[in-house]
Amino acid sequence: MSRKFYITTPIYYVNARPHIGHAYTTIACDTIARRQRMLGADTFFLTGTDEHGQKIERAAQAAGKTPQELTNEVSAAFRSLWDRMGITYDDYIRTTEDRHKLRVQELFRRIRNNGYIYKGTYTGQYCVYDELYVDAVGPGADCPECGRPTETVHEENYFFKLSAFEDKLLRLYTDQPDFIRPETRRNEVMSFVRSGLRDLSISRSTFSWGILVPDDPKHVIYVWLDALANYITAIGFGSPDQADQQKFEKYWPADLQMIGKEIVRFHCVYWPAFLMAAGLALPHGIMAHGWLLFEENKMSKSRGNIVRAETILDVLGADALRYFLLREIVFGQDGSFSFDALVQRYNADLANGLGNLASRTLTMIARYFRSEVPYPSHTAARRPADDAIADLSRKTISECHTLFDQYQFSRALETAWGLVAAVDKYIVENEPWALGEKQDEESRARLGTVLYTSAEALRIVTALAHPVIPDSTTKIWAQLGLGETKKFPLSELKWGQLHLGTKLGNVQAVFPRADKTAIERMQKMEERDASAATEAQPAAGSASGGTFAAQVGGAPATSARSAVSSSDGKISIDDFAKIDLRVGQIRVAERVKGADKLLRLEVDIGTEVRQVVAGIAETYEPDSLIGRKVVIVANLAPRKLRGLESNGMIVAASPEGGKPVLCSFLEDVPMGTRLK
RNA sequence: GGCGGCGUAGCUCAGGUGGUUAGAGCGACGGUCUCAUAAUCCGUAGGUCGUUGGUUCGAGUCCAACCGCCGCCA
Repeated sequence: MSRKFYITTPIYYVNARPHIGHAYTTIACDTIARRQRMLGADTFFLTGTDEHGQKIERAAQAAGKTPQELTNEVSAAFRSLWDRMGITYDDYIRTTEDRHKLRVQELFRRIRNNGYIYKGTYTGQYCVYDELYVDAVGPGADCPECGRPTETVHEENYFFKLSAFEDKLLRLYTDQPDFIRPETRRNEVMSFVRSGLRDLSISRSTFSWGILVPDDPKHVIYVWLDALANYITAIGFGSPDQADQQKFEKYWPADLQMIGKEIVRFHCVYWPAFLMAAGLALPHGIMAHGWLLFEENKMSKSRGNIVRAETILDVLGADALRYFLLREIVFGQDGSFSFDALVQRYNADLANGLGNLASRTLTMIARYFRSEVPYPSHTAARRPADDAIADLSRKTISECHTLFDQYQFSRALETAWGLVAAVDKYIVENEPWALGEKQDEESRARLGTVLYTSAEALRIVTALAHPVIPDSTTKIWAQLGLGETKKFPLSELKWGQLHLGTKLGNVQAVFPRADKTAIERMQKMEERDASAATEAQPAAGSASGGTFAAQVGGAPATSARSAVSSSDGKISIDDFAKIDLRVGQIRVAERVKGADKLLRLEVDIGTEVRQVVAGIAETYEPDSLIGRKVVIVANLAPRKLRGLESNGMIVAASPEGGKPVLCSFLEDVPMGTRLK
């Protein structure tokens, strides 16, 4: 019996189409799963979609679809992206599948029978967006989480006795320090639990798009209980079928559950409590990664700065995206994505680095040894430099294993690429092309040794990198004349396994250099997609997700989305005339609750008074702004920020990394004056 | 407000339990080879290690305060 390894991604909520943020999580898990398989583990890799809840119900209604139609579409979009990216998931669970629904009900029964569920009444505010009861605020208040209006509800609900698990959870975090990683997330969770746990409402009766509570069909089960349960329902928990039960016995508990940092509480507090209440084993570890930011800002649909994975796949391929995300970002921390950095990494590390090393090494073996791996001399023609490469290879193998085991992808890759650099240097110093000119025996032996050493190091880097860049490493292995990379037993990787006389395959560039147009092409594709999306669904805001950020006046982030009229970036006078810039006077200014950077302003532009939400709270005190004359973009489409409609945008200078400064006039100008 | 974290070269980051001239990669600049994907290789770039105090023979590395950024507080 081989060791098993069960790994899960979060199941993605179908309120948004997949983007590279989702891809990031999935790629990390796929890399881990591929590596575990190479290490010989009986690996099970689960992903899927989370499809219930009021938010989906309403989004479907707005789109004139049934919830099932909507979720079918979006779930399929996720699945086809994973397929296109070659994600090696073993099962794809959807929470609207019967197998899931029945087993969630079984879980509910189990917890209820164990005495951890009771019926009670809840009166208070509810945030539909977050699917959350917000106790801290009164009627009419906005959600402290997302700033959207809350609704007052009176509900008879089922409650989960979360309060009973306070001590057990704290003991868990203490006894098993690796249960939550990285440590900063663990600290947060511990302080949260220490501050006391209240019982959790785990049913809803105000909407119906969910799983019915067993024996009480007026209620549906809380979406988080529903969603979290996927990790066990997918592998057979609660199924009457014998084979399913065996599967569950075999794979549960999960070895690693990967999540994003925004859902830490659900996975590190509620989830283990649910499992304890049901008498089930707990996962070995939960790892929370950071957010993928787009040029400094959180990527989210409402900000209009989403980058689709497809764009990158089309231009550079899946391996480029995989390598970039895992090499560039310190796993666990937030990371920044930009097309610039992507192409930079691709060219430097993949094209110039690994790709070029493969190319030069293999080409020379083809030329000087008729495509057969030469014999490395152990005698007269051997030099210390050859052994140095062998030693470094051994060291690289062991360090890479350690770092990958700790999910330190960026450092693991950095280490592996250190070997690439060393071999490049070794080749230059030993000048195989010069040796190839000579026919004497000594030179011949030397040449064989140098090329063997290079090819063998190349093989080792390729094997180590395979879980990260599976497509290209498979090609390189084929060119090296080796078998299936993914079946190579990684734990047995060592120096000297490349056999004398191995016949090379056809040598071909694996990572063609990306030229300057690559960035442009990707940006154009994103723009086209953005405008298509806008036309298709003008009211996309309703169910959009994510954190609103401070933008002066709430304009969409400057990003790949900003439209450019002509190819050289210049606009005509007519284009400029479309922008209605006017002088206005601030009448009212106040802070927006729950937002550090936003002010709500009422601006008099002569003909009317506009409400504008502006991200200038860091620079200006509200009172200091009253009566001040400012420039406003008067014909900007209205946009909601923190639940407040913003009608226009205040013009400000926004220095890179600095705080915005309002545009103003030295002379007095009447309100309503147009700028042109 | 409470708790926690971060602030090191243009950029992204390393720098266990304090100890020689503070490191790497990328970018930039200059040079080199020619097997290779105008790739490789070599050299250069001198950053008050957020600020100010303190502990110490000696502090990015410990302590305090402050400034800035961020996360969690259902």
